Amino acid sequence: MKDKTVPDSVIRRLPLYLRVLEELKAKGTEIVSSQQLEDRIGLKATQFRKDLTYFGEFGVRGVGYEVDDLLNRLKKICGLNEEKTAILIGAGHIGTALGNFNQVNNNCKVRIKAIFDKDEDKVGSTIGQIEIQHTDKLPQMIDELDPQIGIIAVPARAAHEITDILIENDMKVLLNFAPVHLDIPDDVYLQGVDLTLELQNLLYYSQNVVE
Amino acid sequence: MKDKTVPDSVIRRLPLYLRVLEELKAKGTEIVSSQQLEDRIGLKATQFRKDLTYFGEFGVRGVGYEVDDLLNRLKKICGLNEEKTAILIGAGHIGTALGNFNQVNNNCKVRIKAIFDKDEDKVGSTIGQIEIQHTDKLPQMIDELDPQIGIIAVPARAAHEITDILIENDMKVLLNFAPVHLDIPDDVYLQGVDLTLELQNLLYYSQNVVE
DNA sequence: TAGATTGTTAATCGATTAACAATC
DNA sequence: TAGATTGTTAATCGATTAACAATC
Repeated sequence: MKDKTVPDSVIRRLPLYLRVLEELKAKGTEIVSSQQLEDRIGLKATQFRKDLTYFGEFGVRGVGYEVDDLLNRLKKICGLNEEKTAILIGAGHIGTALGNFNQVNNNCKVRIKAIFDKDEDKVGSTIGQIEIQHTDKLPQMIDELDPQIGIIAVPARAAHEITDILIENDMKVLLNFAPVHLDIPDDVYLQGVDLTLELQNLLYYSQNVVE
Repeated sequence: MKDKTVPDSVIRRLPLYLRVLEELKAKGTEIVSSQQLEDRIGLKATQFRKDLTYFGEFGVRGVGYEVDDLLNRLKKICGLNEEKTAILIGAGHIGTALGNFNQVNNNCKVRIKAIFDKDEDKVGSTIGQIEIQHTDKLPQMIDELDPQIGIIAVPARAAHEITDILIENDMKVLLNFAPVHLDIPDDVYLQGVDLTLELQNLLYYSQNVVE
């Protein structure tokens, strides 16, 4: 099931499709056409159909897509049909937000099961229901929980060290919030979310107003 | 100074270049070649040079780039040479993290000057040094502060309403953290950061491990 | 059958990368 | 001058979109 044939850009759109399909299902819509999806998603109908071709056939020509069926099949493809275990390193502002957010947001399927911080003062207190543990316990806890996903929310200077620990302990899927470029082996998937860059990017547009 | 000729992809890389140049400056490096930057940024030297061509000539052939000069000129191009005023709507988990983060992170240049929430219980309390005001005060405060950037961190269901208010009050640059697609006029620049999508995207890779 | 909408191929568009002439 | 590295053009690559045959 390892499709390196499917482009990243396609993968990133799948959760978007799922979100809209969930909405339609909630409204009781049973059949939907790619054209109807176009407006709701803000993407071309053609793109939606093209994206689906990477995974098989999902619709009925002349009719459209059965919402519930499409939803279930796409969920499975995305891995959204079952919960995956994540650990969070760093209990600062962003880490805290993510931890709380994760407890609330039930349909996300990424379940944070442990939170770590280097600060002794934070160790022992909780975010959501989860007690913060010392970073020293990382290897031990990874072994215990066997988490699929590691979320890095430590300051930039600590990010390399933490990443090394995660990789040494065989973690393969990482989400990095630290504002640094991390070098990783080929068999690890790293996704970056850089809030500082997002904010800075706005500056350009606020001085060069769009068209 | 409105260059719709410069591709979005290039703009998004500029803050990345700045970050590395700042590091080099701090280390006392005076001259740097595109080749040396390649490893530090994780992008091709050619791409760096190509990106710069949209804005002029910055280096000396056979020598390289003068770090301080390049830094200053790029900062100006990005709008990073002066502070811009932002307002934040929504004081939930993400809003709180952003607010706190913004007070700490001085070199970001996006300065949150006001925070709003609809919840009467939150109104009056503070994030960082900033007092939370009721959403009703938005039009009045926009008029007073004349902010360039609006940050939307409200729940999905409230995002459309807030966005309409911001646009009605002439705001042109928006950052949206709510997990919804927002339809906006052509003359508004909207950038989306969707943490749920980022997390969900990881699920695919955690079941289809990379190569 | 006529109308509709999919799945897929082909055309277009844009972004990245390689190559190299210009020049310090 | 020889060596180095830029700025820029041309080639490549990949992603989006248009078009249409397949088919319900």
